[in-house]
Amino acid sequence: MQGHSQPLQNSTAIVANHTPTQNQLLNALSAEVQQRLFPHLERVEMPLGKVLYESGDVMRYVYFPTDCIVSLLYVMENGSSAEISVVGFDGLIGVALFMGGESTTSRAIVQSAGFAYRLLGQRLKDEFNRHGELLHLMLRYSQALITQMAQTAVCNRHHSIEQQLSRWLLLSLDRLKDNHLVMTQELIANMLGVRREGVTEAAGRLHKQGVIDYSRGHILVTNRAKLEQLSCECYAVVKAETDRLLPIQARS
Amino acid sequence: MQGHSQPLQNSTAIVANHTPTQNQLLNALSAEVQQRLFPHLERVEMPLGKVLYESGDVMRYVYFPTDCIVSLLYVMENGSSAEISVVGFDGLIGVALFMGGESTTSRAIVQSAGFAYRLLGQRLKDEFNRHGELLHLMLRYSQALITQMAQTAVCNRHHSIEQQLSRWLLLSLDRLKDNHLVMTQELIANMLGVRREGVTEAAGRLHKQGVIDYSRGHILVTNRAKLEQLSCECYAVVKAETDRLLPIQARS
DNA sequence: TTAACTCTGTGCGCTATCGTACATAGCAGC
DNA sequence: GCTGCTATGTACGATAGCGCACAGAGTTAA
Repeated sequence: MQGHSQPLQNSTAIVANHTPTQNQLLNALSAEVQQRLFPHLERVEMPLGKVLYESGDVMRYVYFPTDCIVSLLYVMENGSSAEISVVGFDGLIGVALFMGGESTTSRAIVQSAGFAYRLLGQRLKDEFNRHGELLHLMLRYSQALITQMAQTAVCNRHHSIEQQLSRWLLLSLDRLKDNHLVMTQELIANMLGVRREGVTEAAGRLHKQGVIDYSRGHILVTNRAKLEQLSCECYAVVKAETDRLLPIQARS
Repeated sequence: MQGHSQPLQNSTAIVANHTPTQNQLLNALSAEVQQRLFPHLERVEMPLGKVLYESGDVMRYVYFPTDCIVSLLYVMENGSSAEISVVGFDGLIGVALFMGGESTTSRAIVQSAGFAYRLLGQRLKDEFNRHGELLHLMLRYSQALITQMAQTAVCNRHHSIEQQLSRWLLLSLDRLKDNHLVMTQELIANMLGVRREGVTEAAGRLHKQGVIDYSRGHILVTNRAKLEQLSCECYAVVKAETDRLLPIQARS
């Protein structure tokens, strides 16, 4: 294989007629909205490896790629990582801006060099902020849900069944009134996407460590603090982000 | 462990003063919006195992749980599954309704029995539909992104490195102009959250099967059709859903 | 040309998880 | 109390992926 010394040089031919409509989302807008929005777009270069934002950063811009690819990457505490999503000319980077969360728990990094148009986040928000309270609440919740999904993906990749079971128990507990769950190991296995036997073993270990009691479809968490220790970071990340996005009064 | 013969019986004590505000999202709304919305809410029982919607179903209602838990579950072609997300009194089921997609690729199933309030989807949409075209486009894109994340989670759980590499190559290819990627195996490994050696081995197998050529940071896909065969269902699912949600003209 | 560096290939022992099979234990209904 | 069903426990070989170590191949710079 040869002849790829300058793989992106063909893009120079395209530069001449670069236009925002090379991004599918921008292209899908009506002429009216395009006329209102396009004057505020700024064409920017997207070199390989450029970080658009880090986990927790408040975003200033949304980016509409034309011929680059950007990865949404989750980086764990120990440094290992997993890609959550890929964005190209078909999408945009920065949904958190109009979702209302302002930041996310992932990093956005350019995976294939090229160009994009960026738009000051405030412009986009201005476009939305006329709208109702209900909408904004729903959007913020959606972002929390997205965070949970992203973390599930990471957890599936990197953590042991015991850690995932701990995370799962905590997530369920947070949505119940007491420390008692009605749930068979078989069903938990379906949820986690693992064998039932794997759950049996992990539950046995949690029991030996004095964290849970259980019997035929009933699970009682007896030491929640320790369960949180045994869980991976995923639980805490999701909880913190959910609390940030939806700072509602404490659970009753 | 005993004394759990009727685990949910304590909820009977709560039934007396059931109110929509037991759901955090509904509770977070202003009195004004609550007054407009609450008359349309209908309290419904959520028995264990009840399926609120299947993958692809058009949703009629959004559900606001008060004391039940609902799992968003992705079911694969071979029947195995993985939970994508959990929803309780902190959230709602049916974001696709206001996202604009009407349906999702996951199943919603009651994991812990209880109650919820439901709202006819059209009511919610009426509340949103006054708003702009840009908003709706952004929301639909967000749903496509959510689909991709959910599928990443499933893929991480169930599929081999070779399948995931195939999926990843296809996702990248769709966002480029030719069949040529500039990407080291090391970086791909970071993206997939696996060892670099694992990528080397999988890439070697793809090469032996005549699907790709590669050399030091360059990958050329020579047989895309076969690559799609070798990929897991995840690629096709994401592509189909993205095309459904954002039916924009074919890539140039 | 040589040196330094980066990327890729390969081997090896280790571990978690899988697939399968079967044994036991708790609960429900007759 | 017996029967049958469902949930849980356990064992065992197979395997995918890991961590590590190092070799070779390609690329860049001196």
